Amino acid sequence: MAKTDEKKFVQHITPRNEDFSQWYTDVILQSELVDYAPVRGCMVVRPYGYAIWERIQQEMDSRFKATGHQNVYMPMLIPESLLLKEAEHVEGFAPEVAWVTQGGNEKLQERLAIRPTSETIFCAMYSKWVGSWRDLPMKYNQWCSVMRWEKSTRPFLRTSEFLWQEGHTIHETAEEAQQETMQMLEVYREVAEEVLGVPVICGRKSDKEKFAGAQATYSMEAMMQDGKALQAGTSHNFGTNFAEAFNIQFLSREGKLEYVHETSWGTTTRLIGAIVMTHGDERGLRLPPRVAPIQVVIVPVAAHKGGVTEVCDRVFTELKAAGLRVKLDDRDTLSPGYKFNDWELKGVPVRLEIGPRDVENGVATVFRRDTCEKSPLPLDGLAQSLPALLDAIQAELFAQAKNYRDAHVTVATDLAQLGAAVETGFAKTMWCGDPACENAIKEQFGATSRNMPFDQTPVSDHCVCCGKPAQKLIYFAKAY
RNA sequence: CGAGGUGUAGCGCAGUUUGGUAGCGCGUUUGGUUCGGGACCAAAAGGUCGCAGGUUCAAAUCCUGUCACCUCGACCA
Repeated sequence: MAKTDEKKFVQHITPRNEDFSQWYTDVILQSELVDYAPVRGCMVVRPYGYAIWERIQQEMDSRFKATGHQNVYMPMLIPESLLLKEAEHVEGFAPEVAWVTQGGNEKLQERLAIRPTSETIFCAMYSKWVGSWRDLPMKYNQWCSVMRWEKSTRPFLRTSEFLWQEGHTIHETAEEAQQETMQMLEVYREVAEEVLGVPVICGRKSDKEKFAGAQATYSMEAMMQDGKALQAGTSHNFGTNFAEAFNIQFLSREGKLEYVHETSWGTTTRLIGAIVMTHGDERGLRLPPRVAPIQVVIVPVAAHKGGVTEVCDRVFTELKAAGLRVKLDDRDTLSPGYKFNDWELKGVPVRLEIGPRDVENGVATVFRRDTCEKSPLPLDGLAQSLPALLDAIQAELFAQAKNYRDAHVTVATDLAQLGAAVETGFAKTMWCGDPACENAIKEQFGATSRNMPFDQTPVSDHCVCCGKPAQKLIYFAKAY
């Protein structure tokens, strides 16, 4: 088992440690996940990138269904009057809403917002659909795109239009709504960690960072390889804020008119950016097997020589029948070396090289993308040995990411330590609860509070900023 | 919205200072030889130099305006 020589593969990507930002751009463009669109701030998600999104959708959607949610579709346009109903919500989103002011040749009486999020329209419908406690809960989700007129954009991380899912639910009691909020955050954590291999820290957002109009916002935060935080998913408990603004009432078991308790939760194509920046290396993407559109690629070597094509075809058929996502790279104009680099760039977890030598020995030369090691594996029984290998790769990528993350979380008990910590990763620290301290830290270090994790084991007794008695354990980091 | 940068062949760039036949690499097409880490030979196709105006015998090059995109900040998933 030999690690392949770093010098043998041809370098077209900016090294990570030289310019992480440029590395990211190089990788997503060259691996053909995405391309720039002829519209400002928008991206085109290419087939390979979209296939990853479809994998994420499948994993998410099956869990939504399993927890009793149904999919719906709401219109993309929201009348201004509807958007204005919840004061905090409007204030939060107003600066980044795109408006439709004209239809055909006629100026509209009321301008229409292109949805930045759909709370308002869900609320309008819920108020119409709910009458009795027997109608509750209503647990709906929609897959769609939304538009936010961002000042500066990066593919996947922040674009004017992006794909996402938004769940919106209404409940009879506060307890039930809180339970839903937590449940969906847990679904997100599970997909992030177990499918995408991205370790996350789950916790509650500070008031300063919470969603516009929410009573409480919870998030999962991932650390990228440059030490910056990426908010990878959010789950909100609205309490009755929106219900009161939109008059969503029901007759309770006691025959009284009451407001519903509401939640919403979302994840986006940003998760693809998280995968790239968590696992990627000098050669490009490294995709965890569970999210990889292609898990195993077969590269024939000297396909014209005796038996090679036949063996490749046979292995392809067997693996496909075994339920693996497998591809046979039979492009006949490219050299094996080119294909090796190409599939490494695209992050395919396992490559099988099959040439005359392998055919003779009854093996395939197996390349693991996570470790870049090659070793022979018997052709007989690949359908059994490969799934085990894929599981090992899945586990290895998560372990590598988690080790990296943990190694870059630093306990900080004063501002100097915090300042140093957020240069390389997350600062784990104590906070008095005063937004003034958050503002001061942002001002001085460019770092924001990420969340207050559920495990609140204290690391000191005083606020990292003002020194007053600490209330909460909290993470600070520079964020995407 | 502030600061910077870039627009020349599908992609990446040179040429602009000092105006004078539109260039290079990769890719593409065709034929052949190759194939165990980005193969080689031969031939070929491919351009209103972002757009609009101006100066000039002559503009990719100088002047004025304009548009688009990228990067970094402030705002956000």
